[in-house]
Amino acid sequence: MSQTPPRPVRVRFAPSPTGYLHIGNARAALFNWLFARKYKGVFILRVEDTDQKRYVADAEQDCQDSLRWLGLNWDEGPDVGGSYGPYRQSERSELYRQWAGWLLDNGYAYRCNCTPERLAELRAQQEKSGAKRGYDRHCRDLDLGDDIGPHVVRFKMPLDGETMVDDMIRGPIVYQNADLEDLVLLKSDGLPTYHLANVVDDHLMSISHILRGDDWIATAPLHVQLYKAFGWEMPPIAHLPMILSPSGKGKLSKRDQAFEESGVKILVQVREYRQAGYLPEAVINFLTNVGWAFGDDREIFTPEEAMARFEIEDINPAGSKLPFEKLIWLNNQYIQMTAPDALAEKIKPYLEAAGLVVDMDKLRAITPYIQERLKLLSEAPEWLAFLFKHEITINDPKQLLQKKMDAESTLKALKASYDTLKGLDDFSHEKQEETMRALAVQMGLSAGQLFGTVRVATSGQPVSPPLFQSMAVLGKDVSLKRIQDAIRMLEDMDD
RNA sequence: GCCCCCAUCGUCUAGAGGCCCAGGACGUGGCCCUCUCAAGGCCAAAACGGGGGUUCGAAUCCCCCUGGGGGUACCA
Repeated sequence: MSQTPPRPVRVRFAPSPTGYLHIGNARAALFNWLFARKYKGVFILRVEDTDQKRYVADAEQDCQDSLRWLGLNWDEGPDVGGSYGPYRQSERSELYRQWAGWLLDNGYAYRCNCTPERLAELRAQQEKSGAKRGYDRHCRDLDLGDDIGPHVVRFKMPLDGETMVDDMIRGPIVYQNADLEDLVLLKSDGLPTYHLANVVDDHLMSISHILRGDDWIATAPLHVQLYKAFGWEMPPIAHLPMILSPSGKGKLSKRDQAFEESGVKILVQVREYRQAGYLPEAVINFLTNVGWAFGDDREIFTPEEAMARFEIEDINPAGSKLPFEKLIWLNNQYIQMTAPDALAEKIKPYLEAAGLVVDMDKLRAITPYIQERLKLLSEAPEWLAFLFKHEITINDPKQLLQKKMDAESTLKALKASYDTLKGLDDFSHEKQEETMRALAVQMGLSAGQLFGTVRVATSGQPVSPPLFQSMAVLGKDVSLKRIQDAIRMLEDMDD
């Protein structure tokens, strides 16, 4: 248990709109959000759109949609405003130019007009000769004059001494300044790199704690030095562990789209989880337990319960692969916990997407019986299409045959079922089951044999929701008609 | 190559010197239940990467090695 932070908590999630919201970024957002909510702080969405080359037009919208879907609402951001705006870096470029100028004026940075060609050549040489890589500081002490053409602004990294990054999760990390580089702060297009923008914004927006991806750890000393140069106090910082690819090769964020790995679908974008039929509550619960653990041996909990226990210091520094099989299990658990009528509403769009015309009364009636069977909402059509289609098709009459049964005995069973069911005034599943069980006994068939063939006859599938509940929803007329059709089919086959 | 981070069952994790011949969950196997498929119940197999220290005592602390990961861009 750690103490309440000394100052008002203001944390930010700062995605770059270069692609749709990535599940790894979503987890970073989640941890920030959990922390902000726990301490009654402010959760800020800041769009880091300073990379014009990789900009994707609808990425920002997708990011917002995905965060909202997950329930990670922000208090300040490009759409909702706030008193520290603007929240889109492209709208703050004048600010970065000013602060870059300040660094220049005060001797903390320098202009560099090395061409991309020279830089590429330099790199090639370094690689060939095995020398240390990175910019050779060619322009650092040059007097370039006023008219130097396209140029960047680089940070003047101290040449000796050391820089310490005090990570909340890992403790102090010490770098030798001699190993560090003079990285670019302002690009030749006048826009800042992450390094400059991030430090300027975090300070100007009064960010109290920085929670960001592990991949920033290597450039953290630059950020420390920038704060120092500006004379600003650096907020406590924590680097969140990476989400690794299940293939065991690299970080997951190198992949930008769903792929399959030994039979398991690996989803990468948050929107893919939504499409696949995961419940946002399940995804949140799942993500919370990767890199951090609820403790108490509990696997299922609400965000509020997680907040009560969440501490940055408890985050596991090791990277992890997403345990997808656990997510599927969790999703089913959440589906089971959902109130049936509410679940029916959630299922509906997936049925419609499959081209079915949904009768809500039927759907509500059957939902309680597929709840424990449904792993993903997107599987609903497989389970329920037969209820909403006028016609079902049985491709091969042999599918009607159950184990140890031939066409003749199946025909007999179907005819007897037909007569039995037809005689029922009460078509409730209880009544059906009672009489059909008696019929099975009477015919010397197992329940599995008799019910199985009726199942295929009425649903067209060997696997379906419970038979009598299904027929009750289907209605007596339709059920009987389908059995009748199956009987004809068998008779035709039997020539 | 150089710098940095990390290391408990297949996977996600609990464990902050004795409570651990290491606990939970998913997955896997078996049994039970059962109209199919599920769900549910019970049981089982399954891990402290290796080597040195420190200590009465190490999964827990230190060092080395190995392995994995990140960075090395006018991308974030």
